[in-house]
Amino acid sequence: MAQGGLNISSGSHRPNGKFSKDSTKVDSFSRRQKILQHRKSLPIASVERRLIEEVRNNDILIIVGETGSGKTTQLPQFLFNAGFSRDGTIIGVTQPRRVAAVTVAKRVAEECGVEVGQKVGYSIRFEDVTSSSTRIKYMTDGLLLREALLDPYLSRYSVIIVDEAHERTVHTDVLLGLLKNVQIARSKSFNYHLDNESKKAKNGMLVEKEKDPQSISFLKECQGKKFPPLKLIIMSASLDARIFSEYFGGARAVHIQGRQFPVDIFYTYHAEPDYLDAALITIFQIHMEEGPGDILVFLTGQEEIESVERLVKERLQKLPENNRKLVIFPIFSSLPSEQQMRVFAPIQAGFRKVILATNIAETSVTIPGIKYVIDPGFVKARTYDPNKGLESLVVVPISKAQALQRSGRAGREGPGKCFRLYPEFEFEKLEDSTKPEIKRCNLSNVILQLKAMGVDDIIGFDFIDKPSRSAIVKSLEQLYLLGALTDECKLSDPVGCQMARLPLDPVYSKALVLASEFKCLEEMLITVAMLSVESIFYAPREKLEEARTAMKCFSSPEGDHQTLINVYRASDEFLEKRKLGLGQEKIDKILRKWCKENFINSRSLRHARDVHSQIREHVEQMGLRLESCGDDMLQFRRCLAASFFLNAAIKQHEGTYRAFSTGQVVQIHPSSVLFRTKPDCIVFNELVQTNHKYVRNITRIDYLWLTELAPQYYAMQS
DNA sequence: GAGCACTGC
Repeated sequence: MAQGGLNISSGSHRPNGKFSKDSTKVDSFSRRQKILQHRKSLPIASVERRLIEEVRNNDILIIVGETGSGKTTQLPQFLFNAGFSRDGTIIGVTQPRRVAAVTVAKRVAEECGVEVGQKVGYSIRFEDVTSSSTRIKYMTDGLLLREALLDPYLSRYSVIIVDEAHERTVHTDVLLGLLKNVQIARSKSFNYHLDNESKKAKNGMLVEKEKDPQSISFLKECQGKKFPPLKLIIMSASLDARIFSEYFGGARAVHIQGRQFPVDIFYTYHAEPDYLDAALITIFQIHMEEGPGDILVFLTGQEEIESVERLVKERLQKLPENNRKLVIFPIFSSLPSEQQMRVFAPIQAGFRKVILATNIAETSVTIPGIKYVIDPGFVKARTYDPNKGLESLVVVPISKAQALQRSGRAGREGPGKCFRLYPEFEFEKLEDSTKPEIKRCNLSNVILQLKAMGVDDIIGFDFIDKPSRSAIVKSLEQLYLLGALTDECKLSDPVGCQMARLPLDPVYSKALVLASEFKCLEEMLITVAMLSVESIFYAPREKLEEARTAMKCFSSPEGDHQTLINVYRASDEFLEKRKLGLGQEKIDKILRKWCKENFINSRSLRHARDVHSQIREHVEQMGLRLESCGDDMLQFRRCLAASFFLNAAIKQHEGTYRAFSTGQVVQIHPSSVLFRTKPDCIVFNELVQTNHKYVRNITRIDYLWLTELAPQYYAMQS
């Protein structure tokens, strides 16, 4: 867990007092001493030499590092000191999450006694803190994938460390497949040159003998260029090293001890019919009977969290005054960050925190002070049905690995206890690990990226876990219908190439390409930026009415797309009037205030603005015309219809809709501005199954536009 | 009448 890096810093706490010049010096000296001491005390420190030897002797190494081993912060420094980044090459370390990349890089820069961005830097979307002198670079795995589009051999890197590989995000899985190929190609290019200098005749053999078609395509380009071999290190926190080792042809795996306090696990005797009630009882049992220490409860979503919060508060009122020293903190991703941060603030002495969390607290956020974990054993997970294009959010049992991860949250600072609200035999029945994301998501983007990197045979691509054939075929079909692929299933030029360059869902990339023809690129740019982020509107339960009124100011009778544009433009207008002469921090501050007044999630809007400026640069570079359709909303809606024709639906009796492409019966999501209007024909962006099949982000269109604008699809249908 | 978690040159 990269949070090893996060937690390390809590060990060397710096008092917030004032220092005179001298004491600052002393402080920084003693701080450096402390860092050194800390580094030496990490479990990984004692095996530095051995690890370096292993890396020298093996081009691929699997490292199983338990929580708290220090692998994420220390190994790159060991490699640097051992000379692995000679000749200006870089040691790259990938992380699945932005926060981890940033915090670990900052920590390592401090340990090295340098400014972050110099020898040690990080690069994440929207934020590149590296320079020509950067030798240890932390980054998100998705970002390295994007880099591979420009530099398929990742030629600047001498070592790439893939951290948290056990999480098996789509990005990690695709990256592993790619790195496997890059490594083969680079070592061959190297050997090719060696061979070439002695015996020139040999080079043809290498190509012919190679079985892996991807490597052949890489190798072809590789000829004439010489790359030093690439060292690959896969780091995983779980014990499934076997999977990675087998994938990399029996690669060597080493194990590094962690430093984690023991956590006692308790199970219930019987299955609990109502886990919320069981959680409630357990909270109070711990509160009344156990020693000091905060409680972390894993729940599946906002609704559960809010209802447990209410129940705890009610029950608390029935307790005697001196037993009421319990403070509740909800935390989930869509909660505004100010409210998320509350969980970290110290509370009055003698009080106990109860943190009600979604699985945001499993890996993304590390909350200090947790001694007790309550784990009902469920998670709300997204699954994807490629045939129906249907996403579902369903509550499912967690995996053993997840249960382990959750209980580990109690042992960060001292011995802890974990209460699993199910019997032990139920635990035994759980899956070992969570299904890799690549087996349960829409593959269109992955395929587009691979095609752009010259991987044409997707079904034959060497994934660590192959997605189902039907999922691949379905996505290929979608890309073909969007015009990104030719009849021969190759990336089309220019449309497919343009789409691959944009860091967006392929459907949104296509919408931009079309919008430049429809002369409404300005509007579409705002739309796809807003659609690419989490929900823009924020409606807390207690202020639902106010939030609704606020939303009305922006809402458009045409639909949600125009509504999102209205929000974006309103925020822009508000800023334009005030931002003159203000620094970025002040601008952020007044924008947050505006968001709060208008019940807008400021994190989402901020994100959308970042996406907007990034994509604008891309489309300008691509030479697309950034025009506005002005008041001609008809033009814009026609463009939406042309772009999202695969997601069109027509009204049936009783206000339900039938999706053209799959025939599914769907309903308009209650958050849509068209929820009450129920127009005859719509296009939508998302189809999600919760209690019903809901479509979200909707615009009303004319049915006839579909046959006119997407005849390749609708001529056959009608 | 309702939103798990991440992420992108």
